Amino acid sequence: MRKRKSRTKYAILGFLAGKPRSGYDLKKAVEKSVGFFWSESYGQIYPILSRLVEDGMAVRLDKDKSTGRNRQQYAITPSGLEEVQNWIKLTADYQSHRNEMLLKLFFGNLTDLDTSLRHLRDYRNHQQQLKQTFEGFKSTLPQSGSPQHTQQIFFLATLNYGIALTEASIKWVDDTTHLLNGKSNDN
Amino acid sequence: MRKRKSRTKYAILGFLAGKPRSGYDLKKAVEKSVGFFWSESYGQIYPILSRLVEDGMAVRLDKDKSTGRNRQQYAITPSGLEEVQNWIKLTADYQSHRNEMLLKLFFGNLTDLDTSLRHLRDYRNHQQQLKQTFEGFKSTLPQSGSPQHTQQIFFLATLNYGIALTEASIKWVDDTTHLLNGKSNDN
DNA sequence: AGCACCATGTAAGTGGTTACATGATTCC
DNA sequence: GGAATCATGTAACCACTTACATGGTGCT
Repeated sequence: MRKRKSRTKYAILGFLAGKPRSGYDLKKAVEKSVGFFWSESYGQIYPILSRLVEDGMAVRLDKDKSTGRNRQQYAITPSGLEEVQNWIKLTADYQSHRNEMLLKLFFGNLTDLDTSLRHLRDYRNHQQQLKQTFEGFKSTLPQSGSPQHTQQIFFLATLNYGIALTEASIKWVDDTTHLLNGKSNDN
Repeated sequence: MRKRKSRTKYAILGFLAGKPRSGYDLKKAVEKSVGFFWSESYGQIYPILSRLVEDGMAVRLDKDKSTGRNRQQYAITPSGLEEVQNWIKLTADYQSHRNEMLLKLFFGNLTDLDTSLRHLRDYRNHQQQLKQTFEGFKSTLPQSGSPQHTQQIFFLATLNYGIALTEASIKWVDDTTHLLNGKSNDN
């Protein structure tokens, strides 16, 4: 008995629970909302949408003739909704992620100091840019107390995660730069 | 022209650069040092070790007869060392990682508040445990100024990363728990 | 004797990306 | 007319994990 660990199915169902969408919409929606901690490719989305229909968890909607575009919308079914909800209640697994930058830094004794410092600098720039993206998103969110508040609060929570972690990364880069430069700060 | 993105090869070479090791040793060494941000499986290690020998980047050492154990040690060659060093100098790529916990939190409107709060609690416990592991490692490191200092400083840097990020995660959990409970803290 | 661990290796499977094919629509 | 984007789909590939097979060694 081998358990499937693909969470693409649940990501799709979760987005369909919001409103009916096409495969193309799903990809865009993932990118624009959870893009910084999740991604999906068409190579996964389209086959899985078909499988969801087979399994009765989604249905194909009639094509909208008002637009000439050849798009196929999918809607979630009660059985599909139940499936995501059950998945959400299961404890998430915390798989550790590979971090190539850290590996290169770890091998710092195989290279010159400038290279390690450059990796830190590049990483800092990247984190800084990410942080600004999150803050940009956050500034577009409606104020607390507004009608959409309950739906948006979870988005806000994930944005806060992004901001908190990028800030910590930036601080770590600065500390580590000093550490490598020999300016000990009693760390 | 398709470029290979396997970094297992470089991880192996990086460890062999320290000292000759067997496939078994490599797995253990990875787990015990960079285990929290890197992993390798035997299914990768053994075939790649053979390939490295074919490519002249590693050599098989004569078996040590002093121990009866049937182990094959591998040593890096100058060409192998050059290969890792070149790789280290290349800019790391920052692929975004999937975070299942955040996805479940993002879909919080599909479940009850208690489930979301439980995810936060579980995540906090996990991060707390990780943090303690890093701190444990850190406490075994020799003091700065000691002979091994230059080799260990990069290990220290990665441990500091682990500590900084877990601390930030824990703080975020606490803030987010308050946020979801409606105790706004002007976030 | 029996168990835990050392040690190597491989086949099959998994989850996912990439590259490509195809064609319609919108906008300049 | 032509570029950008919308839109769907699939075949090939990729990096990696899991499960399994096999046998040696050290210790009690």
